Amino acid sequence: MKKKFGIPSRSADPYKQIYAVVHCIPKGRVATYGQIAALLGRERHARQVGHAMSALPAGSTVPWHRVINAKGELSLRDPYHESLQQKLLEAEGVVFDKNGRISLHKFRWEPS
DNA sequence: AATGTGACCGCGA
DNA sequence: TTCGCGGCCACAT
Repeated sequence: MKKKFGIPSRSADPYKQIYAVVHCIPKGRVATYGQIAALLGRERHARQVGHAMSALPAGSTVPWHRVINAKGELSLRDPYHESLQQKLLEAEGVVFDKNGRISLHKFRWEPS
């Protein structure tokens, strides 16, 4: 076989890993980009997670709205999506404080 | 191929 | 507490 079946991880595969982790976030809980990256062994590659979310198709089953930044705030580029994210989180019981921040101390997902 | 930007994070002032 | 800077990697042009 000329083609090696051992495809290098970079391509669409790592994104699947990210999506898998995000999909594991329980309802009513949130996780940070860095946290997800850390679960994949890429603690300093939080940005990659953000790009993965950005590349997420509209009809995806991945609960991308449960992913926030380390400050407990929404960091989306598009205000429309940001608003939608807040709405979805509130619908799951996540509470935003007056500054629009989430209490990570309470809602942070703790993987075992 | 090189450069710039990005749904970020951590630290220092 | 907030603001600024550097660092890490992937993607788009």
